[in-house]
Formats: sequence, structure tokens, C-alpha cells
Amino acid sequence: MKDLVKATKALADENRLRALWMLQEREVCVCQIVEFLNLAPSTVSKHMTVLKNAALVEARKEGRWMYYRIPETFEDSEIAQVLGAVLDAMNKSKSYMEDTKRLKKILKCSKEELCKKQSPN
Amino acid sequence: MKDLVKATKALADENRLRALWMLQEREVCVCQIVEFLNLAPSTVSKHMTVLKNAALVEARKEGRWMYYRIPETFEDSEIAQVLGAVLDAMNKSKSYMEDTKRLKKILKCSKEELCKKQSPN
DNA sequence: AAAACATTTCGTCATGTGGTCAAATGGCGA
DNA sequence: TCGCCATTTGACCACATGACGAAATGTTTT
Repeated sequence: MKDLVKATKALADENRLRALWMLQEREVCVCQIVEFLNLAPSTVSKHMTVLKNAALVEARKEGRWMYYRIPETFEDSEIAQVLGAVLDAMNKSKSYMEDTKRLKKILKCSKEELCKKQSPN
Repeated sequence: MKDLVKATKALADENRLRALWMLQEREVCVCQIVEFLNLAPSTVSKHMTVLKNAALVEARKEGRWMYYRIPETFEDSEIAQVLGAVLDAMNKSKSYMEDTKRLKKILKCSKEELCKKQSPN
């Protein structure tokens, strides 16, 4: 139960919802999420930590890059159901058309390109 | 989409989740929710307003009593799915056994009894 | 009309949340 | 080993949220 509350709290933020939406069907690097959400890397990192603590995403480190993904199997299948319902709702929403385009563009770029774009100079 | 965020925010509070759980299968008077959650009436009123604004509950006034219920049909069926998943998760959680007993006791009392109990004198 | 009463609204407070920048961490390449 | 680089952690700020008690609202009863 406490887990359910943690999950619903993690889901109660538009940027985290968009990040989860982005993670459907693919594993994504932090720099890609940064680009997608257009937030500071530290902010994105915090959001992903919230999602991870709620067991809504898993993390995998590869060199300096950190990848996040939606778990294939959930410890708690009830929470998987909740997440599924939320993602369904997003997928059926018109306002995600724009995000779909945005995501496609980002997935085309290499991580190197994205990270370069994000550094200040 | 904005509606989905409003819904997830409304679901991101343990007391509101317990209130929704209580509303499964029955319409309930505010005084009963107050008793169940053990919070000040004004606090409960606010919580129910949040749920109503997120379209997760409907209100019906009868005399001085206000009844809340989960809508039979939802404008937005996606949100109904999310709520359904959350309620399922709660129903399957062990920690709700205690709440089940608590709820039964409260449903046995008349509104008059409950309201009397809540007034200061 | 007045009193009683259930609920909501308002004012207030403590705490939580989301954001940034700066500094720390940890991996890789030179 | 030294510096570069992606990410995280920490300090901090503005604002949102959840709680309460007191006062307002609106309805019934006397």
C-alpha cells in the first residue's frame, strides 16, 4: 500500500509522465530525456530518481551514460497495471502528437550530439 | 492530457486514496468520510473538492448532507481505467483489511450518530 | 424569525516539491 | 595520472499542498 502511494505520487507530475511515455518500447539515455523535457540535467536526474524509487523504472549504467527503462516484469503487478493505464491514457491523447514528433527527432541524434548541445560552450 | 495530470495529482495522496476506496460500491456522506479518515471536516471537504475537480467523484446534495460517489460513467474512459487500476491495487493489498473492518462499523452508524460524535460538545 | 446543524470557505502554518546552479562523483581517454 | 565528461548530489529558492480552527453558507427545525 505504501508502495501504491509512492507510485501515485511519482506519477503526479507532468514531466515525469512524459519521461515515462518516452520510455515506452525503448531504453533511453539521460541526455535524451534532458533534450526531450528541456530541463536541466540535475532536474531530470531527480525526476528519474523519484521514478526509480517508486519502482516505475530501472536504471542501467554503461560507462558514463545512464540508461533508464520501464521494467519488463514488475515486482508488484498491481503497480504495473496502474502504469499501464496511465500510459494508455497518454497514448490516446491528442496532445501527444507533438511529443511524438519531438521524440523521433531526438532518437535520431547520437548521444554525443545531444550531450555536446547541452554543454554550455 | 491536462486532465490526466489533474487525475494523477488527485490520486497522489493516501487520504484521498482511502476516501476513493471507501466510495467503491456505495455513495457516502461527508460525515462518514470524516469518521473514516479521522480528519477535520474542513480537511475532508478540501480533499473531496480535489477529487471532484479531477472528475474522480460526483457530489449530490440532500438537505444539509452532501453525498459523494464514484461516477457510474466517466466522461474520459481513460481516467476511469486509471482509477480502476488504483482501486484494484488497493483491494489486493493486505493493509486494507483493517480499513475494511473500520468501514463496516461506520456504515452501520446513522449519519445522525456520526455527526453528533463529531460536534465538540 | 431564530437557532441548530452539516458542510464549505478562509486565513494561517509547517512541510513538501520542482526548479536552478555549483560542486562532487565516477568512468574514459590521453 | 590527469583532465574531460555525463550524471548525481547538495544548497537554495519560490511555490504548492495538507492540516487545522474560525467564520461563512445554506438548510432544516422550532
